[in-house]
Amino acid sequence: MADELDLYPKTGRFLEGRLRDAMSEEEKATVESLVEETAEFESPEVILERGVLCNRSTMLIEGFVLRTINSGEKRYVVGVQVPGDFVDLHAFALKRLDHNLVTIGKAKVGFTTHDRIKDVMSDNPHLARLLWFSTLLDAAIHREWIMKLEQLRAPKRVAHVFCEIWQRLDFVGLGRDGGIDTPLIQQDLAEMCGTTAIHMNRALSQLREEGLADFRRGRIDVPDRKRLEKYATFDSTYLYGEGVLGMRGELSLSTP
Amino acid sequence: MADELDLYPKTGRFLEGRLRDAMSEEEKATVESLVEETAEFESPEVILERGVLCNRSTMLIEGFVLRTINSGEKRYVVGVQVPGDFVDLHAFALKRLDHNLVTIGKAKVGFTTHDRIKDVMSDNPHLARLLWFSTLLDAAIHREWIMKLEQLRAPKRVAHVFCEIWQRLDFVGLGRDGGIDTPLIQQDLAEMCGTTAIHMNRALSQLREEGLADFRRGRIDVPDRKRLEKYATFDSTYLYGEGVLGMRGELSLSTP
DNA sequence: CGTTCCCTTGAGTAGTTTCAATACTTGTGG
DNA sequence: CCACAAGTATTGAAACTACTCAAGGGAACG
Repeated sequence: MADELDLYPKTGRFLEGRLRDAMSEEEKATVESLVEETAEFESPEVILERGVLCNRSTMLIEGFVLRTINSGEKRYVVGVQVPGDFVDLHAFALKRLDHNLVTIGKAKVGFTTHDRIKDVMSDNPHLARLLWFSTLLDAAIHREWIMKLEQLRAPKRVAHVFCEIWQRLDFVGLGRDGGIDTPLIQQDLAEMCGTTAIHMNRALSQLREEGLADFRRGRIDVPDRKRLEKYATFDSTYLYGEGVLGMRGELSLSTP
Repeated sequence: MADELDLYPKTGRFLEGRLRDAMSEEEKATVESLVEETAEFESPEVILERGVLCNRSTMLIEGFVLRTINSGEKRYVVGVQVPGDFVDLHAFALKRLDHNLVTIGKAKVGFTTHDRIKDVMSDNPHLARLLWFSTLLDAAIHREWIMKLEQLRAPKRVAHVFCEIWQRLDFVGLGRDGGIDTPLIQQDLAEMCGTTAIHMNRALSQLREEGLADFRRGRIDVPDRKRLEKYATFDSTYLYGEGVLGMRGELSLSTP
């Protein structure tokens, strides 16, 4: 993992833990070369706004990004992205997004033009398929969010969010024993779970009282991960991690 | 529209109202040729089950299909598809789906092998991009569902579902004045909106009392469409209809 | 003409929102 | 170093929304 970041400092986390092994070194180099310019953000800033025409896409290198939609004075979070995510690759085909991309906390991103992606589409169908795959991962996560919003109440919803982010950070080597560190605040969690910040606070208190998870200003400590996952009915298959759905055998070209 | 179905009986509705105009006649013919075998279903049947390895994709020709996820004895609906939708095109890149595809009512579908799609990926980058686009439409719809689950209560949720399905049926020429006809039952609507069937029934009663929409065994009558859309805070831009986000000018190759 | 599926209604309980008020934390300037 | 401000987190009480359990009504199909 450290090797990947040495070799590919800007895109070394892309699809790590998922289908990165299906990429040849040449393809990894191609992806790395796609990202020309980088930018760093402090505190909440809008990377890309809903409806704005756009001809480049963004690789998240460090930090967190939220997908948000505003409606009637309020903001709703419809997705969260972690390092290694090609956060608006779908803008290549959509041209204008239906949602906003906003950073929270410090973040570092890289940009690539759609012209360069277009070249990849023409020259390397295998890599094109992997790029497509990465956008479909987001869709799979969206579906799980829908399901969990339908199924769970606030305490389990936020517990599920914790489990998902932890697993995704694990994929890219950013996990930590006993929990995770995020730039999230309770208001963000509320907007992800479709509740008010006040109710989210009570939900978090409940998780704390029951010894499931302790959220304190972005730092999430979990005494017993398995227990939290069971509580949240978290099943990671929808994240298409290596081996989970037999993905590795399907698209893999080379073994590490 | 009728012309499209005469020329392309199995895929004439694909991307109709969205980017179908961006396809050349040759590309439309290519898509039509992708679908070799067709099948018809009566009443609820599973087209594709979560986790099952699969090497073909499904075009919905007639009828409705639900995307469902089962968890703890219950079923949750995370998406609905209408004629013209390439319902599991994403299985081409994912290989196994994270959800089930089930028909409701009568449905007719066409199948295409992933080998054939692979050829398109290599031979026609422009068409590949349109196929990609169509899977991203689903993701955009997922995001709107998340947002509406977070934002709205049961009566407005189901009103929003009505508005969306109506708009999507309009795209493919299946709208009707004063409402729509679907094979949906109240239980399905409940599973889409994350409520119980009993509560959905009360929500529907409320819409009926307020003269917003009258749901009766799949038939939905709406006295005033604009009023319903306003009530549900329905904004169709996320469906990427022609012209709405200036799509037509962006990817279009020919004008009709 | 009865079974089955679908829809409807009532009453009590649990979960969530709103409004209002109070603390804690962090960073900034005096 | 302290005081203050801004952002973040916490608590209480009343009103609303949704769920569960239980029972009954209606339409379609054989």
